[in-house]
Amino acid sequence: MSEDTEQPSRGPQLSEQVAQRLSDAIQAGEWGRGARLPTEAALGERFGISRSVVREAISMLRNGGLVTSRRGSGSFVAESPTVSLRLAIPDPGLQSVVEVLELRRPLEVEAARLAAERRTPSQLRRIRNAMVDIDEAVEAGLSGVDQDLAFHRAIAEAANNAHFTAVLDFYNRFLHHAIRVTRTNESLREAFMQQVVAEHQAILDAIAAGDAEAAARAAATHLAHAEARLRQAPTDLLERVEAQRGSTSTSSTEPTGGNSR
Amino acid sequence: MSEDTEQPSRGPQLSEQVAQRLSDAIQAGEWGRGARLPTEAALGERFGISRSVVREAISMLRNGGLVTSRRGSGSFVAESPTVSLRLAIPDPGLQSVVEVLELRRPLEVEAARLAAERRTPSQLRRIRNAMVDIDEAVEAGLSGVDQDLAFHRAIAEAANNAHFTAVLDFYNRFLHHAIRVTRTNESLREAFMQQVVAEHQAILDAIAAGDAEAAARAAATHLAHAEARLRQAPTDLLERVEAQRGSTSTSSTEPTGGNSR
DNA sequence: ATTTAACATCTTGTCTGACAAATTTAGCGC
DNA sequence: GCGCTAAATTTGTCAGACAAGATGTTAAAT
Repeated sequence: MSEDTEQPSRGPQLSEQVAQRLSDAIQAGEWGRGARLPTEAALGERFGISRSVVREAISMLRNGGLVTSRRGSGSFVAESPTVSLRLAIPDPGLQSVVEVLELRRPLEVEAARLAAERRTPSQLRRIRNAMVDIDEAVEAGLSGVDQDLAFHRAIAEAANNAHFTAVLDFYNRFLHHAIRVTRTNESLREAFMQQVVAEHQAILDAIAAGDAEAAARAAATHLAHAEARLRQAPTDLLERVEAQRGSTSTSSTEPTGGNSR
Repeated sequence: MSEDTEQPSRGPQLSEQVAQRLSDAIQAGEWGRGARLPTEAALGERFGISRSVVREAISMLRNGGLVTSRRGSGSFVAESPTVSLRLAIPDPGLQSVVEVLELRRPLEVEAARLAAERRTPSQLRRIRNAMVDIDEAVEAGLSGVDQDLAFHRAIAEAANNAHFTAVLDFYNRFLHHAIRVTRTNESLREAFMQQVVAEHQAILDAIAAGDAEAAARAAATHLAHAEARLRQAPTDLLERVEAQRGSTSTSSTEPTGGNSR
């Protein structure tokens, strides 16, 4: 008789406990995919808590991609639950950037290899266009960083495996936040640009020829050189994000982020 | 003087809008890292909403890793904001698993290479122990899957780059959810086990010897063979997660058509 | 009988007010 | 200044109410 409610042991965060227990229950299959779970009131009674806490708990699960809620209808177990990878953005430093590049390199190399094997004509065209865009941007006096990223993304897309684009986008977001490249050092750019263009061309040629190993080698070379360039001039390329720490006055000037590929 | 509150345009979800605007404000640097943001009451007045909505919005940001809240103190912008990668777990099918393995392979290969270069003595010892654990588990009649994963994880750890362990763990979670390895087919295991042990031994030897290229080659071989083994006997290794759909009420849902590839 | 429209009911979203718990701040004695 | 206590502040939780949509039922119309 007294076991109507599952006693909530008081602890660090009540709503967190409830979210955990709900998550466990879903994981255990108490409610299958897409099934509607009990109303907030019912859950509140079951766990012996108020509706507020139930709502916060469900909100957590919702943000975790485990449930979805429809107003007037109810909350439902998500059709496709998700796993998530979270990456803290530390105080930007050369070390963390290098570690990420270390991981990204084999991915881009493999993407180039797969792209050489699988690229469709239209995907090949898109890679070519991206290369042209880099030239145009550079000649227009822009940094061309965005176009450079687009070039690499086009290659990843041509690998025809969505996970490559997802992971590479993920780490590009990290790099975008972690690095602030100063207005591109003109002399640096001049010196590097020819080399970068040549390396890009080599990758493109290999992919166009369908030569997987050559594409992989070209990509490996390009990325190794890019990392070397980054290591070589770190003080010019890395800048602490201290504007974030300052006051509210810093107007939203977004210094064109990027790296030196 | 009607501009005291930023008019909330009604839309899909009020709390979501507020969360978005708060996120934007933080992103724009209105409050720097670690700074305390206004009280819930103040934010409610600012946005012209009630405290409930403010709380839900902050809850979203908190679950997104953008803010942290301390009872009695306030809510603060997180010291280290995060970027997140989410991966939906689809109806398990061979295709999605193969795509993930395709991405995991170059990572594990690179991890083996780095491990050969950087492993500490204790890390090498841990890899050895993991290999012994596999044998013991198999001899004890277990599947040894967990121990196999631990072996690969030990290698990733020996690479001394936290991103490798993070990403590989991430995809292992995906695989763990997407695949249901049936009670290991004994005959299959018997046939494969010797080969697997030999391949593991090759990786370990190369890492122990500090031969990076040999380690990479051994890992590549191992993973290629593993994928081949998976392709070869997919029906034995893949199993639909249909227990999830069963229990409560499976009315009005498509009958989960066969995704045979 | 089938379709359509109005209605009642249910569920989540939001509002309001209150109290509890924990932290921060202020005050006070010394 | 330092240590202690008390008050003020702030998030966490509770309770009740209404609004906004969605669902299901009933009645009307053809």
